[in-house]
Amino acid sequence: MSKSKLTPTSYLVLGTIRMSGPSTPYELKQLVNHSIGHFWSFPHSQLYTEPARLTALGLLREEREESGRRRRRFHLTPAGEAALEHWAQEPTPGRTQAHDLGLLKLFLGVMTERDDVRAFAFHQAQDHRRQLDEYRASEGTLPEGPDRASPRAALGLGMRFEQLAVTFWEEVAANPPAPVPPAQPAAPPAPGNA
Amino acid sequence: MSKSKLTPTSYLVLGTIRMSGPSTPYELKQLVNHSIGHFWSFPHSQLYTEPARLTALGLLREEREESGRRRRRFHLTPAGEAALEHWAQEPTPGRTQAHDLGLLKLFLGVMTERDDVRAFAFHQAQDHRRQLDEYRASEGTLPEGPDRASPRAALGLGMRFEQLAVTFWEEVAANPPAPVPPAQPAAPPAPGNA
DNA sequence: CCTATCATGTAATCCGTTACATGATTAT
DNA sequence: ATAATCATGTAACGGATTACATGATAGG
Repeated sequence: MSKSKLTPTSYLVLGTIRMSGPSTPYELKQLVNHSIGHFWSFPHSQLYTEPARLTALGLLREEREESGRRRRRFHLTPAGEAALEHWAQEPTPGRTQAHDLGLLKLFLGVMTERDDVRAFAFHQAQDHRRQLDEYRASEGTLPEGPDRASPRAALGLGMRFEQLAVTFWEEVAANPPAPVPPAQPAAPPAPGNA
Repeated sequence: MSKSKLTPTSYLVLGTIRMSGPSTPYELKQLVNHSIGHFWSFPHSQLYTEPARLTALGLLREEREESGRRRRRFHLTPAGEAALEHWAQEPTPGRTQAHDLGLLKLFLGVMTERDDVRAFAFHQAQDHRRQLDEYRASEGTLPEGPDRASPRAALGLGMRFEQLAVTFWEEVAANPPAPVPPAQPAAPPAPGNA
């Protein structure tokens, strides 16, 4: 039995197809990029390979277009729907992962001058302002039916987060923490090396 | 020699050693788990294998303990310090990635009943409240020198985020969006595509 | 001393990323 | 028509996760 575990990518594909109907990988890519992909990026190659895996597991069914590009269009099978429902009801393990390289830099204290930290934080705030604007733009393009309330809610959290990030980095810029000094004054090179 | 690119994990290891001095993988694990690991988890095996890679690249130097467990203790080399400084000054690409399975579930609208959504959101809020408490606790254990201002600042963002998440999920619980109905798999809406 | 448990370390697998390859559409 | 560009798809590599293996410490 193929007991390959389903990943978040799997559920993204299954759930998106459930929501939007039978889709080609490219359509998935479009849908994802303009919504949840803003804060959870899925490389487009995943959206081509993952449906194939899910088809092998019997959770999707594939249909080839006859004309033109002969695209693969993937349909949700009853087993796929069941997998989604099962996932919906099982516990949600793991904590929120917030991966941000800028935050990592700040955390590690790698900036060596206070002014560097200030300039860096200013730049980060700018970036997040841009991202916030993008969210607002994409909010305007969402279809308006009540059946799109969940995507809207998720996008809302994204916007809140960006607003928070802007505020955070602005405060850091206004009052930059002192850089972290190295624990060791100067590490000597390894013996027998230049 | 160095063909492989440095990953966030690499900089985490380099930066942590720079901050805390020569460390064993287990010490890295402890340091990371109680700080940034709260919102950017690094499996402990990474903290054993990554230093080996960095040593091969000449960015760390390894010393074996003679007694007992013969632990490996890794020291930052001048090349490692240079790598960190270079990273500090180069641009910070990519957007903040916020990965949250609960949010994914909400986004995909997989809950089939409004009450399910409500209960789910309530549970999520609870989880984030717990996480917020953990942050506060770990804040208390941080050393107090001004040289630890950066870790504190980063942790501060983590706490803000959790507070935001609590508020968000409470609002969802108070006013749950309608579940997303499955799209009709009967016929694709645009048959004559191009 | 013996056993249970936790600290420490490693091996193998698989997903995700990067990079490239091919075919279709559009503009001129 | 033909070249340029974009859509579409695949292959290969490497890092991250899972699971297991070994050694040390504590307690009875």
